Amino acid sequence: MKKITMQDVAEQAGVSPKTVSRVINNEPRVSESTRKKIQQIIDELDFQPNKSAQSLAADRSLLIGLLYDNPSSAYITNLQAGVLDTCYQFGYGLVIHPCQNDTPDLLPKLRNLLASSRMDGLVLTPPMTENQELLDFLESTDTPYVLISPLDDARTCPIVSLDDVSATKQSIQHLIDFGHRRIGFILGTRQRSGSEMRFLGYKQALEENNVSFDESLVVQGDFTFDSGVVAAQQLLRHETPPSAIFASNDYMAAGVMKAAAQLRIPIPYELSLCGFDDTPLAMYMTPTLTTVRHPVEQLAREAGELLIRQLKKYLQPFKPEELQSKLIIRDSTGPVNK
Amino acid sequence: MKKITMQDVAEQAGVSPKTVSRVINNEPRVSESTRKKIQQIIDELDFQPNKSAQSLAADRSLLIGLLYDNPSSAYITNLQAGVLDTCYQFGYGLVIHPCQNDTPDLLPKLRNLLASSRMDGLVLTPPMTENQELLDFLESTDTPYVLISPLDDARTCPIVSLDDVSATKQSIQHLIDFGHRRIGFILGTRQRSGSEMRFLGYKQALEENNVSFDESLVVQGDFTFDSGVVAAQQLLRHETPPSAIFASNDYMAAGVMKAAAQLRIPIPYELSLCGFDDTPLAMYMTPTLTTVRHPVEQLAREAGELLIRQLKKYLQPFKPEELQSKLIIRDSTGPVNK
DNA sequence: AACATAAATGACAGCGCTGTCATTTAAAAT
DNA sequence: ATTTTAAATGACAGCGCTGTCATTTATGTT
Repeated sequence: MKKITMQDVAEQAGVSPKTVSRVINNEPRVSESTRKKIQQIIDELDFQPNKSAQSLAADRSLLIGLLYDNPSSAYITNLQAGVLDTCYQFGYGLVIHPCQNDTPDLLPKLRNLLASSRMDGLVLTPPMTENQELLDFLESTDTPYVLISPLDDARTCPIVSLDDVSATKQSIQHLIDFGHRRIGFILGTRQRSGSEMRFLGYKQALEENNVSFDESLVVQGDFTFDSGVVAAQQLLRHETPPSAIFASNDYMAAGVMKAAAQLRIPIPYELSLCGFDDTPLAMYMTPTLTTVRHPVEQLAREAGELLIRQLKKYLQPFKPEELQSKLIIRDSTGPVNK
Repeated sequence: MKKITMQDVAEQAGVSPKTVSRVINNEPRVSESTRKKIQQIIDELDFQPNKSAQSLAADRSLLIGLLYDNPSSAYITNLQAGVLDTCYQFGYGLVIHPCQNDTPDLLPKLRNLLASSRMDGLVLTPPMTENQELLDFLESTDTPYVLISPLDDARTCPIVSLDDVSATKQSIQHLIDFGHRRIGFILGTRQRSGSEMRFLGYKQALEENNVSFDESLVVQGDFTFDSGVVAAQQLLRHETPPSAIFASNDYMAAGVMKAAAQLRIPIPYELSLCGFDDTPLAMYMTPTLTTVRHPVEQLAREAGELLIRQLKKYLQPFKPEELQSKLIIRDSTGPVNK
């Protein structure tokens, strides 16, 4: 069973290989009739263009890279699934590249990866999206890229975003609706725009509901479980402790749950708790966690499409659709206990 | 800044391109002196062979595929990290392919993937490792593959394994050492060799310690959280309930924890609990979960190496090293409460 | 020293596509 | 009908490697 080449298709169709190539690449300047005829033969023969030959001849790898620093593995697999989906659709391959944003050899490694895999473009996720040095490097090497990042109007490069501000507002509103007025807030790592956005959402929600902002109810975390434990201890030992806590991600929320268990504060009866991100974890905790779910896969799909449409000639550019995060109400939140 | 080709290296070194090619591919029949000289020039020029050209000329893609069905995302990312590591080392690329083992279009999809990406070989993980139809297909298309799978002496194909039997024995021994005699066991999905192995380990540990085997302490689960809840409820309502429970994975253990919380049975005081797999979850539960940690990344690294060494000429075949799972003792297990 | 043998190297074609540019064919304009 | 202009198609080289096989050089043998 020998391989079918473009030559074979061309012969069958009675045209030159170049015309077949045109059909495959969606080039214009092919008459509708020939296009249809050739397409039919391609289908019939189940012809798949040889990627290596395409890459070599056209000097593009048909590969895009996905860079991420391990936030959570569930997030990563969703991300991958989304980008893969797009890749598959457009005949691209995906090179995944886990990295550590804060190590000095990230750039050399990436440079090396780019040189050896010749990726046509990159999809970046936080925190790499905030790594200016990295972005500058990509600019300097003319590597196309798109960012997946919290909404931030300051950015001008290709980007797909989620609105963390309004997602957080929703959560806080949910707590306020339950009668909570003293709502603790655990910040994520500063310098991450996501953290700032969430904090902003918190403040806005309070303001809109005429709940006074109390600085002492805001404590710093760093997105880790342990920091959640510490932050919760601090909040819960407050002289007038909050009746609800919003943690800037689920891991910290899990930490809060641990701290609450240690202090024998039953959730949701004496303390309501909101997480952020809807990690699988959220379903497995006792009680299950009220949190915010992001359409990560869909977002990644859009990022991929944005990138690939930028890369391929003869394709319309892509206008990503606004995607919404969603509050998932579970058992960790309830009416305030007067 | 133009690209450096083999031609450039050859000229610099005063040899033919073919000789440079020989050096790059580790072929024999190159004198040590020329090899060294060429290697030096390669380093100097930072020459990276063009993968597309290599693939096209040699008719191999320099790509290997990783097939998995979503067991847990943490597992997947570890897996990927390991295989990537090997790929990187040998200049291979990795094509990830999440699949759903139980859907009928798995094979067509895979066939398509193979045709379009021309992967040189595959790494398979459970449950695909047990999908005979899939394996037959690979055999029939002469696609090299290796399995990552629980130890099972019946298999003859290339495989890297972990010994689930002895890992489980260790856990049960741990419980027995704490004085537990009535130990509940929650089975995983039948037909998964891992489940059988774990059950075997359980029975062996009991026997070795002269603890009688009580069939009523064994209940069926299916690796999901919910099945763990149900199984635990059944066990804990037993007329003489177990003082300890071993769940065949962490998700089910989490379910047990939930059931225990509902029944107000404090862990570990009135019930000890062992999980399996050391999902990140295990650290985040309250109490933290005693479980078994597998060297997944290392295992994946070995699988990759086993595969690649099989693919590349001029390489020694690889004899994987035996890897050991390890019991991680945390807060969910304790002395039996008499 | 002359030959046989093995090791090291090179010449050359070609892998399967696509870019460039020339050529043919159809449509529009006169 | 004839010329002008645009659309459709084709010829051909070459992307950067590697496989094959011929050739050169070193090594060993008598």
